[in-house]
Amino acid sequence: MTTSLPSSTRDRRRIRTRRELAASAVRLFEERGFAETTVEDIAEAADYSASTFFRMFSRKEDAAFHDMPDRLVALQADLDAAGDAPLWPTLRAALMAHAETWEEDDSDFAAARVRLFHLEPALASRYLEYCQDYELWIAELVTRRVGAEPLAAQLAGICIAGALRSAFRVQASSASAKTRLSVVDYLEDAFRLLEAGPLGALSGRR
Amino acid sequence: MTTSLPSSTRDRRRIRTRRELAASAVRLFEERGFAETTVEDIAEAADYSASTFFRMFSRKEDAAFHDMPDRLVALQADLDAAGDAPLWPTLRAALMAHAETWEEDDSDFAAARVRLFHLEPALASRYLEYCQDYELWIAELVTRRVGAEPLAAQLAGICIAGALRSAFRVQASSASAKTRLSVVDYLEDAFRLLEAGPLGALSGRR
DNA sequence: TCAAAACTGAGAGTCACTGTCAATACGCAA
DNA sequence: TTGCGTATTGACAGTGACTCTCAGTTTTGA
Repeated sequence: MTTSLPSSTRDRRRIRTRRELAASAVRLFEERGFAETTVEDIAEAADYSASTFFRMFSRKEDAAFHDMPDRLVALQADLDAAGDAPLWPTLRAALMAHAETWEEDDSDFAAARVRLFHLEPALASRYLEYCQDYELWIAELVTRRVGAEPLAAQLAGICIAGALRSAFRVQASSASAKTRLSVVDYLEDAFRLLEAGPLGALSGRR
Repeated sequence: MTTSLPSSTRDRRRIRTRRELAASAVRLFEERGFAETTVEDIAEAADYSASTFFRMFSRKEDAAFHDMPDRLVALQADLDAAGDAPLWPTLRAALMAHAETWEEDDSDFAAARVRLFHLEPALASRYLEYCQDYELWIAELVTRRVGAEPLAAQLAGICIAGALRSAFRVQASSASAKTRLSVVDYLEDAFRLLEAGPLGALSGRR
């Protein structure tokens, strides 16, 4: 997974501010709920003003998604690096690697976020928008690389991004820590199901 | 497609109010944009107060989706009516019939809505939430009817609802009226692609 | 026809979000 | 190091979505 280092002091400062606000937001959202947390609260808890919050994020929900735009950029870079290799294996591998990076760094923070994405309606809604970005990105990729028809490309994008989404969704809802697997394990299964045809489940076959 | 008739005068009155507000909202959203239309404007244009608007819809965006909850209920009724017939053919037919009802009644209103769902970010976001309701409904159905594993059921829900969504998406983006097909045609193609395996597009096969 | 229940509009209040402005901090050249 | 131009910050005011409450009216069921 490629990550570009921020250049100037100002850029680094900006990243740090975003991360601090994000941490403060996720913590407060978990403690007292999304609606019960004001932007003022978030900003103050991280020693910033509300003005600064809105300079960093365009909406209150976005604080919980501070690294999402970067993640898609990193994914694009990985795909570019693979050059002209067959598309599906490349994409599959890139998405697996991408899912692995979710839990690295601060795994508590990551887990809290996934919980929130599935529990807080306002965050769930924003989450779906980001998932749509993945769908459209994949559709565009498929169009460009193999010249698929619009409908086929869109559907492929939805299904592949859907594999990722279903993996996170099932992991978030598997309550007991004993049966709980890593997202990567679920994703591997999801990709296998997709390759075998996702309608297989409907005819009762395993 | 089964539609239950509202019983009391109050229920019918309520439906009428909702429809009037919805029509007024969609018209204004198209004329001057979502952000440039206030709830006050919508209510006044339909001769109601803002209070009444919020009694009918919990959010400003919801006015453009006034019949969505009913649509899912109707779909459920269709599925129930089919009894124990094989799941996929039944579901497929029900969704095709469901898509057909989209354009009936007022086709201008329907077309305007689809345009808005794809152009206005706030409405696009809400639209995705409703699509997720379809995903979850299908997943639940698959679980109950064929006892699929959670991951397989979720993925099937996402892919099948995704076929519907991709059909609407592609139809909305096909600019010229000449090449533009009905949603039903696109949906038929999407289901075919799903049955053949949605990853087919990635290996360049047609 | 009457009482209970639901519906309605009005008004006040909170908070997300936008835009502006002056003060400050920083990056860079001399 | 000093000074200049630029970016960043917080304070402030304003709009509009949304919530809640209350009083007046309409509808429902007996």
